[in-house]
Amino acid sequence: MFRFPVSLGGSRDEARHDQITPLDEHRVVVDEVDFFSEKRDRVSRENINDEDDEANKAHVKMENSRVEENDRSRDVNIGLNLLTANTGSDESTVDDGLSMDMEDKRAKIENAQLQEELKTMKIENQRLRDMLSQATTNFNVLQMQLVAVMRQQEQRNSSQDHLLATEGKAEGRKRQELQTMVPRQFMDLGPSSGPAEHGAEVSSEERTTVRSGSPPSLLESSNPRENGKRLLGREESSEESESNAWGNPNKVPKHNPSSSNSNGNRNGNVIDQSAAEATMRKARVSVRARSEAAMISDGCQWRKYGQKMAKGNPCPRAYYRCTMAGGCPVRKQVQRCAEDRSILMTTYEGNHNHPLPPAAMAMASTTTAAASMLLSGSMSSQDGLMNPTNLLARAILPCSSSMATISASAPFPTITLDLTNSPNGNNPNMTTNNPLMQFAQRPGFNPAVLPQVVGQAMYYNQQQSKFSGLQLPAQPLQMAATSSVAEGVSASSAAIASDPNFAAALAAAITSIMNGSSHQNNNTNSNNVATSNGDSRQ
DNA sequence: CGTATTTGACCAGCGC
DNA sequence: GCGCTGGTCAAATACG
Repeated sequence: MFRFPVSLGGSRDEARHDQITPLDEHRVVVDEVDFFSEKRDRVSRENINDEDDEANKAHVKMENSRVEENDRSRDVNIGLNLLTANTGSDESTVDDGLSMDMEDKRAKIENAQLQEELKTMKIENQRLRDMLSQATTNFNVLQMQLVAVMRQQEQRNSSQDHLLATEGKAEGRKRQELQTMVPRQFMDLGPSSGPAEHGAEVSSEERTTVRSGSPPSLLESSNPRENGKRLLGREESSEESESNAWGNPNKVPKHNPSSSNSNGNRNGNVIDQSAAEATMRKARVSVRARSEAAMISDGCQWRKYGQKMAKGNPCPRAYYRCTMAGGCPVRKQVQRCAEDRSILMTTYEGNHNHPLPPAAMAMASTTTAAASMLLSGSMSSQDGLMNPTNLLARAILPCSSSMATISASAPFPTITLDLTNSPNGNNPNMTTNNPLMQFAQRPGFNPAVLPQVVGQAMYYNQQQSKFSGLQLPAQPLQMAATSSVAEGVSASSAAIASDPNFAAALAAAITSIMNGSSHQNNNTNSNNVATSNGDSRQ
């Protein structure tokens, strides 16, 4: 379990060893963008040195051989075929020392070679994608194992608190409930999920009692707001039968039988799921990022369906609906910050009911996890968010209070990921001590990268959501905002994966989380997550 | 002409 | 009950 960083890198290396030599151990090659950047570099190098045609020829040949022999000892070769081809053609035109026949002949040969190389690269690209997903899966498994161990520890603590409760201390009893409830939220992976087997130790009756007895404010306060037939609308009424109906919690109980049956959950979880589902549905994930663009690119397609002037903000608020699939209930609001108009506030709500492109998935994992974290906190109480046993909370905690703000107040529980703060932020000590922030503060760091890091760190919860019987589609479901420069998520993932220290930074972040769990750091509780009771209506 | 955006109208919740 | 506000709809408009 604690070998996660090693395992992550190991799995990647293991998957690549058939084609990559150990020399690349310190290089992160999985990312496609990284590949392009290297290619660009090499192209410019070649342009500079293209005086020697023979040398260039040899270079092309060598690259081909690298592809065929999978020899990466000199460079990372992932698919710069087109650029390489361009380079080759440029060389041919530049070189005036050869006859036209020779040039044509050579060009044809090179063309054929490059086409073959292109094929190879495509295959290799696909393979790298598979490896990336495999690494993610391994990460999820490891993190679930971590949660399992943490939960065991928490149950020990819970039993101690339970003794206090039996002594008639109502306060201790309440704390016991919170501590059993919060980790359970993460461990409720369903009956067949191995690491979650510990969840069976808690009776389903207790679970139902705890969850149904959770503060109704989050659920009931939002229900009346969203019971309108309009919210669901004609186009969304059909989707509610197959997935989550956006904004109609009143119909949640109707989903439960199918959801519990389809997921094989016991009857005792019905109320759990309805509550969790309703809360999840209403949970909002807000991302603050600096951007001059009207809307940040997050890999999904959006259609603007409304614009309103919000009170207290001279900037209009735009309403977008996901158009990647008909009836997708996901919507987002985009608004500039009144105080600093360079800051773009993007709020996501709902779950996608369709597969997402890889770029969107990367960001979706972030908001899904954040929403799940919110869900776990809302299922307990405001205090639950501060509970050190909340792994997801601590997954965000390392980002410092300046980056993660949770508002569990009615009508919608909202978590805000603030990507706007610089190293000169409110908590310089904290941020600089945080490996995640250290990574975020690296020169050239793209703010869009951060949610991906966090998203990966919390990705397991997305799996948990699927396992726990929430009516979530088989694909990662939520959206997220990115970047101050409105770059695509693919660019973000490229940037982060191209960083040789990415694995180390991620490992450090996870290690930080794990250490925090074992030390029960109270400071992080008070410092890193800021809860607010402010009006979430903007 | 199909699609996306704009924008005024409408509705529901909430506070006074 | 009334007004304010947030959120959505849908006709009008713009755009490719």
